[in-house]
Amino acid sequence: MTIKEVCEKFDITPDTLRYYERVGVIPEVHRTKGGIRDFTDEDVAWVENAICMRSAGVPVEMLIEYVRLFQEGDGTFQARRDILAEAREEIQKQLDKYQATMDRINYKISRYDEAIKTGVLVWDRSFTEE
Amino acid sequence: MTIKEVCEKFDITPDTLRYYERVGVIPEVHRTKGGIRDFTDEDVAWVENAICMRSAGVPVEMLIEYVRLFQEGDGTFQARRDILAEAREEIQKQLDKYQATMDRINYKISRYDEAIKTGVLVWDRSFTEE
DNA sequence: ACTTGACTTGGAGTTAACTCTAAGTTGTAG
DNA sequence: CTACAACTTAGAGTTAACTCCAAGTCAAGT
Repeated sequence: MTIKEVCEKFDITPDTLRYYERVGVIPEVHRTKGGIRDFTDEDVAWVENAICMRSAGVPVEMLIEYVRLFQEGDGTFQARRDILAEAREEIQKQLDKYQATMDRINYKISRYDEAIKTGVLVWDRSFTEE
Repeated sequence: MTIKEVCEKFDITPDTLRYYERVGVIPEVHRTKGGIRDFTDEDVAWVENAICMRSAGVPVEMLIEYVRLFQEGDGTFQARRDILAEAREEIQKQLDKYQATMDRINYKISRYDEAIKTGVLVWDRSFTEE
């Protein structure tokens, strides 16, 4: 699979993919004799994983460490698990924040819908105004 | 309320608060005769709102626009609602991504827990390895 | 063999959102 | 009245994660 195909599959740019490989967010990608990237299914799985993790804000630094441990071999299961658990903690915190913000926005939108009908904006929660 | 107290309340730095005021993420804060910030309840409510929105990734640019509309007056209810709806869209998308990543991480952790017991790491989903 | 377009690299540039610095002012305790 | 900590501003610097650029190489079509 060419870099272009992988990029289209995941809607990212070649620059981002090369960057991921360069810094080690994904392991080195398979190449043709000419030196051009030719992604195997495993390479693609790594890309998919990286994109999923990054989309939830898992830092590049953390992914690099995970790949490093993976390449170190089977003695690193616990260390890899620990990294994942750490990432999970952060993601759960973020999920909670997103949910809280969602609640706040939904409330505000309902107030604005009311205001658009009545001409008067009213908050009946603790916050004075916004 | 002093800048220090507000910072402690929300666990942020004075620099961030001053930055928020400077660029317009919150409206201008009330001052003492000497020119020192003295946050009213309303000022604090704005800070709380800004921090909540930012914690869910709502861009500073969007908050600035919202404050601008707020200051323009009651003719901007619809425009403000539209901004909130746009933010809600983004937050929902992010929530979905976070949830998907959460699912993936939970799966991986369960595989690692198994591997730590058995000594063998096995994936039974589509992805080849990671 | 030649053109053309996609690929390669190393390294520089960009962006959003802070974060820090320097130089000066305010306000409280002694 | 004098320290001195905490405040103020304008503006420069930092960070993470890309994103772009220049100069060169590879591969498919004629």
